[in-house]
Amino acid sequence: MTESLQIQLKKGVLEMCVLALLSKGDNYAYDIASRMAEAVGMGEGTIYPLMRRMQNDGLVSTYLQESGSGPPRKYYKLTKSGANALKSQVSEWLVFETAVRKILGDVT
Amino acid sequence: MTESLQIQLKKGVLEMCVLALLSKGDNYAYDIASRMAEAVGMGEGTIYPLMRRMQNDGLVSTYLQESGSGPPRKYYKLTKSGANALKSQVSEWLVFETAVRKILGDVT
DNA sequence: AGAAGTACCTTGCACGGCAAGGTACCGTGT
DNA sequence: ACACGGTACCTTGCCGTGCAAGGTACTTCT
Repeated sequence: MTESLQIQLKKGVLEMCVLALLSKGDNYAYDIASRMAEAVGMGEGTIYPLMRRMQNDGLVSTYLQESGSGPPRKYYKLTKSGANALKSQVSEWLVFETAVRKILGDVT
Repeated sequence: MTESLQIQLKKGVLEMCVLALLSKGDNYAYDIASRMAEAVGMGEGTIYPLMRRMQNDGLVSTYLQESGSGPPRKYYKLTKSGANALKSQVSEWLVFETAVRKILGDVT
């Protein structure tokens, strides 16, 4: 039960969020970074290593597409295994969130 | 608004939880570690550096107390500034949690 | 005496987020 | 024609932190 996934949650939140965004439609790193920057204050320098890692892990695949406003965009698309990862990470997150809330208790 | 605190949240969760535990009564590291290990899978090796950091930051103070079952226990006690830190970290956490939930959206 | 449990702490590793810097392409203004 | 600002890509180097593993010391139980 005390899987390493559980332990990795703190690091895994960003990955999970990116997976969640991609589950709603293909997207490219720069736009993902902008959304995440607004939402949770993620820096742009974070996204590219993250995306590469996810690609290496087989969670996403990529394709290029012209944009007409700058260099061609590299779109990322969820793979099946990415979708599975999303599902399991979300449930891990919920467990974690619950545990934290329990610890916080009436402090909140 | 995009304070570094926001960014630090992922690292700050453990600290916040420890502060929350201490807000319910003084405690010693070994016991805190046990509770946290059960709750969120924290390792024992994590707690001691963390407690020292918190002490350096003035969030906690310490006193020794004999235990009759092993070496004397080093109890930690929340300082005023620790209580303030707890309050602000909890509100940061709630913001973060909300942001994540928003991103997850109907994926959940 | 030895083992097991409590409680303290340190060291070395690995990973990931960040700031800063760098490249290249495009449209608009002068 | 040229410079500028925006879009979009990516890399490098640093630092913090969580972890596993190892180490010390005291007490109780067998």
